[in-house]
Amino acid sequence: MTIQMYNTLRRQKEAFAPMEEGKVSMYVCGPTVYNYIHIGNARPAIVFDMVRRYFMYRGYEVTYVSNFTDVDDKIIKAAEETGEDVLTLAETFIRAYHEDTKPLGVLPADKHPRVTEAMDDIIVFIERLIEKGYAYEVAGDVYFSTRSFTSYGKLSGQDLEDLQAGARIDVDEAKKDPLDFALWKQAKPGEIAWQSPWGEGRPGWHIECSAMVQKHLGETIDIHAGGQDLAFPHHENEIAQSEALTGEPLAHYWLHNGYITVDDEKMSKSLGNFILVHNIIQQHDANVIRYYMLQSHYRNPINFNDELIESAQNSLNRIQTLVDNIKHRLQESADLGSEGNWLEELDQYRYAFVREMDDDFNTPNAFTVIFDFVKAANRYLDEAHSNVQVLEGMLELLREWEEVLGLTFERAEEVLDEEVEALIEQRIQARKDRNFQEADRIRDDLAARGIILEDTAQGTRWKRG
RNA sequence: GGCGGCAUAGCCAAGUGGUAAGGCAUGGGUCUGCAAAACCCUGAUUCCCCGGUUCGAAUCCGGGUGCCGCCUCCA
Repeated sequence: MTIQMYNTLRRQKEAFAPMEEGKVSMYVCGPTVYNYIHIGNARPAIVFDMVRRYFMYRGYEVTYVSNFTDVDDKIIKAAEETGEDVLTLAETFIRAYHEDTKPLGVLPADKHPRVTEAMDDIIVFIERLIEKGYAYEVAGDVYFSTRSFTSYGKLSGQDLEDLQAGARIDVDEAKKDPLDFALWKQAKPGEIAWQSPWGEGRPGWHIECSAMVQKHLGETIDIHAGGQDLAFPHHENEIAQSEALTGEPLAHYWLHNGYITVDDEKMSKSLGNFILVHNIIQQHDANVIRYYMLQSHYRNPINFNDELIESAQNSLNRIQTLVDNIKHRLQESADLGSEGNWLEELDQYRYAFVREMDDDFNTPNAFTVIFDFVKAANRYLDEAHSNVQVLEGMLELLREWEEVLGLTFERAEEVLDEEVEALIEQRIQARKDRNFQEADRIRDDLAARGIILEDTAQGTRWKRG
């Protein structure tokens, strides 16, 4: 069994073959840190985290690198507006990125390189491109000579001549060809700048990734990923820079996630519909947001609104309730049931999950397997007796899936205060006495405090409502 | 103009040649003192439209319609 994945480079699903047996190197383009991340930034963070976790689950040793663009026009502009220092502002939002993505279940990358920490590498990279004749300097700016890289456009299927025809004419630039793009930009007076052979300036956007991939992962990596919009021009330009320099492929597999719309519209400042993760996780459980994103295939476009999140919450509840119910059964019931075929069946669900995930990380189908399992497990719980080994096997499987998907199925253990505890005891007694009026009164009282009681064959249990 | 994507039940969403998964919501039933949870039953004669290929198509081919993204350092 091999993992199949859709490779943008060849527009088809391909069997994954790592460069080094059992190892995966992955680079995911990270955010430009000039604001809190929005849900559109969260999607690649979440889906490629899932990809990473799945490789780990399948026994691969993954080296996962995701950068922060911490100096760029947008940050400079934002800093001007707030009067803050560029690097301070960037630092603020790098910290915010970690705070916002942690509840979403996104594991920290093995390395989070920053542009400002790779300046020497970037400069050397550019120097070598100039030496090899792929780049040229014009009055303090350095451009990549797009036409000198003959396979330009191979990732996005763009033809140089078509691009030429559609290209906007940049009046004020000194580029030799409209398709050339900046590797190094001369600083305007007063702007943050680094010293280089071409004077004071800062790197263009694309070169940072080429330089940081090489610095942290080497000339060629297994997987390079990012949002669909990055395929052109960002990734195309990365390929041109890196492959022009090394003559080796930058990455064997290119993965791109689909876009998110909000209420069926693109997020944009003019529409005022930017949804920041920072805010949304105050309103909804971050776990639900992640579940929502994984409920659709990572390459498909998805829409975002409150109704959809609510529906996702209900779906996730079903899985979480199963975990509650299994745990309750383990606590309250004696071990009288039989194993039946269950231990074998657990492996079948485990295998079915893997089979779906192997197919281009098909999380929607993986959830189908999970829900099939939920139904079967609930049927088992409906039986009068249960077997401890089976119940524990079920929990173990659910925990595996939690780990792979980065979701939380197991609700946090909570301790009730003594008063509530006492009321529950009183109600249990009232029911024994068949004083249902009193029992219902207590139940309503607790419900008003957000404690929902459920009477089962194995006794009364409670949950937050 | 060039490149690419999407269109499947009220909603979400798989399936890409063999006769429509799964989830949410709805309605009915079982269980329950009543609930809750759970289970059972319930829904697309049909997959945007029109042609074609095929024994057979949501799936392939041709044409059309609608929506969206990129070509503007926006994931």
